[in-house]
Amino acid sequence: MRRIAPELLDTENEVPDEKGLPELPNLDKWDHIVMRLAPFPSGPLHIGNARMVILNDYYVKRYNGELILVYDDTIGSDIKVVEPEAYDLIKEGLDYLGVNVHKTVYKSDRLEIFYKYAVDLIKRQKAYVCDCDAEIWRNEYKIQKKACPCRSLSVEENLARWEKMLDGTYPERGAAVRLKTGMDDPDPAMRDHVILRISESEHPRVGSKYRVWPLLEFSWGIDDHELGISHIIRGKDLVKEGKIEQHIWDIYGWKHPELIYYGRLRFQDASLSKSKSRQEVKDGIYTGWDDPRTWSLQSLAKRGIHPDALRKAMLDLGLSIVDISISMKPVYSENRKIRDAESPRLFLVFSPVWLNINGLPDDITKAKAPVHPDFPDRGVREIPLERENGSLTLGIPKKDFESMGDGTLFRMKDLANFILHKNEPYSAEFHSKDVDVIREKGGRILHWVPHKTNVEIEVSMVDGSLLTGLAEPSARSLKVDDFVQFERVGFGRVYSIDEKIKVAFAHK
RNA sequence: GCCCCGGUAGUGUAGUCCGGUCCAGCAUGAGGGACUCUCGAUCCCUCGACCCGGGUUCAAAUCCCGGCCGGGGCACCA
Repeated sequence: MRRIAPELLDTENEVPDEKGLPELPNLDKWDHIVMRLAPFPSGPLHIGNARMVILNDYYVKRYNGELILVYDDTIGSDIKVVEPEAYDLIKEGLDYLGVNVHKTVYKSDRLEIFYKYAVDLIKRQKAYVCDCDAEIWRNEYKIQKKACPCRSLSVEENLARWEKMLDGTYPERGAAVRLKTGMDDPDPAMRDHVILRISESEHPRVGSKYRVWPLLEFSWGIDDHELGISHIIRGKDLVKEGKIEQHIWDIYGWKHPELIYYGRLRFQDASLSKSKSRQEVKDGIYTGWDDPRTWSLQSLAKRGIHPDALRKAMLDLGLSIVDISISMKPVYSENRKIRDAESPRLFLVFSPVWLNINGLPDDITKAKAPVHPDFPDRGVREIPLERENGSLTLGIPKKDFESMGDGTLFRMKDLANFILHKNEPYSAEFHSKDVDVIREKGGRILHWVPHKTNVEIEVSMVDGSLLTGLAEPSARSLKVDDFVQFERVGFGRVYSIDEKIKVAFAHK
């Protein structure tokens, strides 16, 4: 073999790994790869969060590691509120994406751990309880790089204050624990950050059991170690938090998990706002958390966006820390690649213009169109041409009707060629049967729908609007979850069939 | 004001760490064509980029300096 055709061996050797993404750093430092997904449960995962999820899941699978789902459900703030239903919605999104979670952890179950470390840090004089007013602290101390009086308090006094935080002596905002990262740090963002504070808000899972809650940088400084996380892939909005985490790891001499940041994702053709979505869902303006305008994973699933299409598109973005502005088009392109072959074709006409058909030979009683043009063996759809009171009426899209002049030759696909007559009542005069005529003379080929036997279909568009279209009779055999292509219109998924067939539009 | 990060075709990405094989690869997009009874799919062609200026070097997208531009942080949010 090597002697006869060595070039074959060579190409074989060069093909192997098409891994688009780089290796994770410092793999040799870790016995096994442990990563985590840390969503804040304020709503379902949307397409913007998909990057975080897919990246982590990808690497865990690549290295046969472990993936921990950590609901980052600390108390949040007035604007960032834990939404009870979000826990399940998030899980649902992960299932859709095919993410395999090995363990699930709730931050809100771990307060005692954080308390233990808080006390320890106070005892080590690495943290202190500060009762300064936040604004005063910022202006008088942080900006001036000066230590506030609380910073030099004794361990005993700090511990006493800590107890007062826990027992309710201090009101909300009355005191907070600060980590001594250094008041002289050149970066103002790094000066003695608050790591625990008081909140009396009710928590959906643990109620009012706790009134002192950790901040993200502290809870993760502890938990990334406690949970044995080896690699952290997160948005670059968290780099400051990463630095504070490292500070904590150094206090305890813990091994540093590898930190990898990716840039912010903006969508050119979608505006993402979880808080706006929540409002609109609550107000009933959106149909629910699967409304296309939420861009939730649920909404993509409803539209028949295959998870692999999303996954591919997200992985193609790589791991760059640069902020990027992307389009949904690559996702749609991938989805088409995956689903085109399976999608049966149908005619669907929005706002039809009805034409009286004249001169069609009587022996033409039905049209036959392929279920899928690339797979003739899947058979044909039959569209019966039933006369009403002796005359036949067919509908064509208004858009096409309006853009064609009187006397235009056109073809109704899989039926015949006609001359358009635009004087009322609108009609079409049979011209010829053969498609080659159109090919020779030019003229557009339209989809169309019969007046008598059509099927009403409600299509929910990406912008939230609902359009009613009329489809050919074979639409009656559609089932929920079918992904179809309406010729010249676009792809969509049947999501419900009751009195109406309902389709969520996916893309062109 | 102070800190940090980054700038490759319209968009996204590979290459940048360890300078040459990069007159820069890929995807998507756009334009054109072939084929197809869809505005889908498939096939072919074309368009189009290393932020700027210096420096180092035989050689720089890759290293150094300066500038410009962009993003982010400076919350008792995540």
